[in-house]
Amino acid sequence: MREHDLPTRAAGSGVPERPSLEGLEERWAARWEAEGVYRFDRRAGRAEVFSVDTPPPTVSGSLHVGHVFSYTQTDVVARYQRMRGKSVFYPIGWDDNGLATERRVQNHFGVRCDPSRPFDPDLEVPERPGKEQIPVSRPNFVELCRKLTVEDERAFEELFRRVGMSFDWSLQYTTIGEPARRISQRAFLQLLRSGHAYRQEAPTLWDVDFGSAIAQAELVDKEVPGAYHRIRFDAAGSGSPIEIETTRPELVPSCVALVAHPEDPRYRARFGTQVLTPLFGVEVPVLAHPLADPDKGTGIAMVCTFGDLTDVTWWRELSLPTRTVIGRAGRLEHAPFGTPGWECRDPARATRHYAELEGRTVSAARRRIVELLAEAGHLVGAPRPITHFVKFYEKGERPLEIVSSLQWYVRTMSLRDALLQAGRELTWHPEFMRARFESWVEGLTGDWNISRQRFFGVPFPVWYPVLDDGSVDEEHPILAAEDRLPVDPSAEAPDGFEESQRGRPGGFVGDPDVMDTWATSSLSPQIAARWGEQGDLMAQVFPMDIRPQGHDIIRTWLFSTVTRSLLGHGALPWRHAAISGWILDPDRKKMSKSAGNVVVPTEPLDAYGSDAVRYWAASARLGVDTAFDEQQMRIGRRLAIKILQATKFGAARLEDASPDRPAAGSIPALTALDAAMLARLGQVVAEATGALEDFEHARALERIEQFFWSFCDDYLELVKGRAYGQGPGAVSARGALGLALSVQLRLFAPFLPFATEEAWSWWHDTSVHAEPWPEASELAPGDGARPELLDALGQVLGEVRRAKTVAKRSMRWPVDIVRVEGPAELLALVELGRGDLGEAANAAELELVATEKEPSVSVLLSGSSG
RNA sequence: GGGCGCUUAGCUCAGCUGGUCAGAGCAGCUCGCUUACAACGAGCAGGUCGUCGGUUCGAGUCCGGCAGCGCCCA
Repeated sequence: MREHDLPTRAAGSGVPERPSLEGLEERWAARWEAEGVYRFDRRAGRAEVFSVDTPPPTVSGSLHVGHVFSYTQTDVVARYQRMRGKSVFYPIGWDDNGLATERRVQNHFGVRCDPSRPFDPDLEVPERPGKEQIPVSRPNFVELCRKLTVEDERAFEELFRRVGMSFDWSLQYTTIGEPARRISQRAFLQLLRSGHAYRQEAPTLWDVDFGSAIAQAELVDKEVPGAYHRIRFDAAGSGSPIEIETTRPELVPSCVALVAHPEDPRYRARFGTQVLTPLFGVEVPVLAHPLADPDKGTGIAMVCTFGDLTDVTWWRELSLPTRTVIGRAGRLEHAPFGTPGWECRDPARATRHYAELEGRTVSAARRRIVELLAEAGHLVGAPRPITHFVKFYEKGERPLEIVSSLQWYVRTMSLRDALLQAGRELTWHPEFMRARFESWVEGLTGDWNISRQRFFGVPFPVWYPVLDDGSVDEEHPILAAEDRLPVDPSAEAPDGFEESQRGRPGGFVGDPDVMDTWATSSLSPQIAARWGEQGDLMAQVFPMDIRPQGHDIIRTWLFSTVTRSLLGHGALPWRHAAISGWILDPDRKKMSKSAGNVVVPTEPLDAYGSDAVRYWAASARLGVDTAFDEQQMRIGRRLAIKILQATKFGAARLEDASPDRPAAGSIPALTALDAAMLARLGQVVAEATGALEDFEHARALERIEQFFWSFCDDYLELVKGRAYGQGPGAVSARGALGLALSVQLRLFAPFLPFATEEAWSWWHDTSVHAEPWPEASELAPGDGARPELLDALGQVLGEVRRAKTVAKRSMRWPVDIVRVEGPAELLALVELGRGDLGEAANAAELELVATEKEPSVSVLLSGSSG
């Protein structure tokens, strides 16, 4: 039976005897999907659309409570906008391409990719990975990656459904899927044609273990032990020797200059003179550059090809030659001393020394050259151990090398001003996160390298001609035709060629690299909106309304998406950036796999339920790092149960009320108390709405919750007697109850979608999530309403409770007299609620005494002498 | 080195444009099965709002210095 065919229930009759949270997730998630509650409406105009550029989680990472945390915050906003009448474009994607998946596949199946091998259609991998990694072809490797990511995606989907994410699941995408590859390649070709992408041989940050280039955005500084080696360079002509200090003595053979600060009096006289590198006798100049730090070491540095990024700067700005010694494998390669570019005093001696180093790894070469330098008398003193910061790939375990290689780049340096301007036009939540973006853009040192020498990624849709002499013409790439996209140039021939011509003179070779994972995920808006492929979907949702994401990837994902959007569309990709905080463990330490403090989300979900976990997540403001807090989840659980209970009380009394929402003005003979409560609730609606408009979901939740507790503690107690009775007072009570519950369920719906839907279903046939967000105008009971009446009566009732508690009596204990003393104004208010107050307090008499003094309440309990 | 954020009851945190803002929940203590709620409810107690100085009739709330913690960039 479809949901639509369910028999219409009599209002109020659906209230269960024992409301419970158990099983709500499964039941309602399935119904929402079946009914398409969260389906995007393709007919809506852009003004009626609210579009979300949802972060595609890296599926090969394990499930983490952080996923629940930040995605819930976005879901609250999306649900709110949906109830506001927007058609919400809320896709979900999976970021499966990239290194994380490759590593996982290597470990999971015990394989490694060997691109030189042919595809094996019958490849079988063992159940358990063996000790030796099995080499597999690139197509086989990619197939294994897909196999694994499909499983991972299923686990993520299950989690997100369980947590109640209101994604439109029909809009799913993956960053390696065919549409993503096609769109990424098309966008790349567009950049190429517009001159915003180019290929160049340049110094490249290189991870030896991963065998790939990496980008500036993927750099991290790590503090590692090292040692200063003081090394003596003799003057080439007359003059005293110069001593330098370096942590990388193995780079002495690649030395191209010494550099000191222009103002440094120790070296000013030496600028322009030549010195000889020790062991190798290469003449190198002594030069001046402001980046040389006079306080570091001896104040003069050795410039190599390339020891660090400063070497690259000096190399570029001082037009220095290159003498490459470190290769992509992280070993010292052949250095032809004595040939052009490697001129030296005594080639035989240099070659003899270098033979001791050639073929060694960087660290082995370092140990050996220290010995050689010492033997030759060029090492001054003993190496001095230090700890210093060295650049690493964020996922790597060995310091990066800088090698020269051919890579694709996207121009970002020339875009800096436009990027800064874009950062100012974007609305940041919280505002201060803009500074992260600006300081990153201001600190950019080079264009964005988008080539990765990896396998599981989007290939560049490009081939290169092989010339008649067998060399590759890197300068004249053959671009794929757009209607052929996506292409895999390693498996397909370009138009006009046969596959048999691959690698042959007169033939072609495919670009061997794949795109950086950020180069594809930076297109998440275009991929989700099927840029250029689904008619006007792009126009309907782009630029998007909101990009939610963590602050740790401002420099990567946010930066790259803005860049691509500016270059490809000349516009910001979104209006708002909502930056969520990080999840910390209960001791406020960052959760990380290596620290072993990661909480698997299924644990708290099992223990407290989805609404409870959502409550914790939604209680945190944007941008604020938040500790995993089970206490907060307990509160959320209690709140969810309370919502069921309060609704049970109210809905069970609505037999004679319409399931339709009556506006406050249409409830006959509304009593002063009921009108006051509705007026107060109207204020809450206004505040919550304002907060949500500003993406302040935590504030909205707090206001709604605060009202709800006083509603339960005070209003429900005050109105109980009347609600059980008959007559006009009962009609007012039931009307107000029904309206107030309807409004509050709708207010809570974005935060606690399961409990509210359950409670709503007891007297409605619709989904609360498809209902309109409450308007304060629904609650305007007319001009006479006195919202402060609810507070006044609540306070008096509180005094009665206090008296009973102090006297250790039960709350039903009868009261002889409640005496309220205070100004006439207050007494008039209390008078308005006389009947309800007497009932709730179980008081025989209510005495109101006018006084100029501070208001006070005294309670005379039955049977007591005072 | 430059920048950002945080520092409020034992704990986790609210306190928006300065004047019932000194708050909430939890923990603690004391009670209570009352026809929505005992995997609950009621009540009590709890802090000179990091520190020094300034602006103001008045400052957790604005400005400046300092300290601690966290982070971003170089």
